[in-house]
Amino acid sequence: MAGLQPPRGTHDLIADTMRRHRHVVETAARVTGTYGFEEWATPIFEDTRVFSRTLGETSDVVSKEMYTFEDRGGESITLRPEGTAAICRALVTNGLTQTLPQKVFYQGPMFRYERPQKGRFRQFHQIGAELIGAEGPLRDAEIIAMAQNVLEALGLGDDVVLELNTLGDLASRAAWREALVAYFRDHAEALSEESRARLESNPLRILDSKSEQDRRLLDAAPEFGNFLNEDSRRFWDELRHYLTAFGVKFVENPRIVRGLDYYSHTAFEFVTTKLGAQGTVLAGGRYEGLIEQMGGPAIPAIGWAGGIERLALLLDAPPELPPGIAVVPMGDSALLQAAPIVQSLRAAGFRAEIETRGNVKKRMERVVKSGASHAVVLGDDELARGVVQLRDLSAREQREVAIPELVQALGER
RNA sequence: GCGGAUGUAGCUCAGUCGGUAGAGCGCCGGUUUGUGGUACCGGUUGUCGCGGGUUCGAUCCCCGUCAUUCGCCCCA
Repeated sequence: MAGLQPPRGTHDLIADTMRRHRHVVETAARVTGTYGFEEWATPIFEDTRVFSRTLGETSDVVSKEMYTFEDRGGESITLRPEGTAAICRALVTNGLTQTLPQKVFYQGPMFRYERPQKGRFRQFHQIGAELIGAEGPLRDAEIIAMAQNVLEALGLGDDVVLELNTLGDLASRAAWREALVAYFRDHAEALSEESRARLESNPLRILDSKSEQDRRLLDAAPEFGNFLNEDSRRFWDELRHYLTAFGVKFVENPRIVRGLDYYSHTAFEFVTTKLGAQGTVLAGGRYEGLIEQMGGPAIPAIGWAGGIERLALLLDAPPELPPGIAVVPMGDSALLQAAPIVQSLRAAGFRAEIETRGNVKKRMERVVKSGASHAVVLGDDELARGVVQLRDLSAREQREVAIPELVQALGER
């Protein structure tokens, strides 16, 4: 089996890595629970149309990053590249469009065929939340506050900054887009090669360009603020007021543009400078047409997703395991006696293990290294008298305890 | 998909101006199978990422490939 490796961009989650991962998930589930959210799990693969229709044919995710294959029945199947579209599909499939709002938390693997880097993988994991049936900007602000709470609960409140933008409604954005394309067309020779290609596929992306020459053009480009219609402007103003009411600090960043087509109005990212080029740790926005595209009614929604690997990388120390109890039998007859003793400890809810290898000194060394809080030492003398030595490993104190009283004695510590 | 760097024991790394490898840590055992992480003694570990080429001979040079990593694109 030598030489076998996990596929490129995938990784095993083991021991403290898994503990970090689970800590992120459990924290997010707990915090979103305080907002009334409940976890859903949808399949990790879906009919390809769930994604291709909704994310935008020209988005990078759809055009070059999807794991798509034909199954044995000839259906086109795609490993989910993100969670929102699948949650909306599930909402419609399960007839939940009549019982709104739905407050959904989800977590699990996502798949994108990308070049891996630190904090970027082909199979990665996300936590996410969707509030489906979000009547107005109050809800957007609340859901962003919830994201902020999750990050704070993970101890990352000081590591991230919330960047906020509005994409306006469809009419505003269409008008602006038209003006923008016209402007860039006039200056096409001055654009970078990449941005010239984006002019056709995804012109809003040019705003995000890191190229010097593009930046110079951007100063004189049509500003979105001038294209916001009255409804969009009001939404944007109210959003910012509500965010302040929820105690959320933010920085306005007009260059935040979502890569996926379904967003409108609110767009936001929590970013960090600690992960190199992968600075976005959690991001989301409002979407108003997606559920209709899935065959349901037009229902506005707001949601976000966070990268578990990226969040886990930012945690300073992995959460620790609770200390256990080590049962250390000495001699063969003690080994037999150790079985019912260790079982009684487990039945009482303790993490308990039998340590049998090596001489007594080695056993004790291993027990201490394992992080156990107590050792239960069983020798022939004691067993003959129905007692064990209960040793508190941090206090280095030992006392004799009758076997039936062991669980109670440990409970007292 | 594009460009750069890296790849030697479980981990961190050294090394050979080309003669098939080493140190620390870890791990295992011992120092009277009845007691503690720091002591002492001993031991273990490698297709030197993989494939091919040059060479009497390659871990070292060349090519390819895979993986990791940094940046671009894009994104969580």
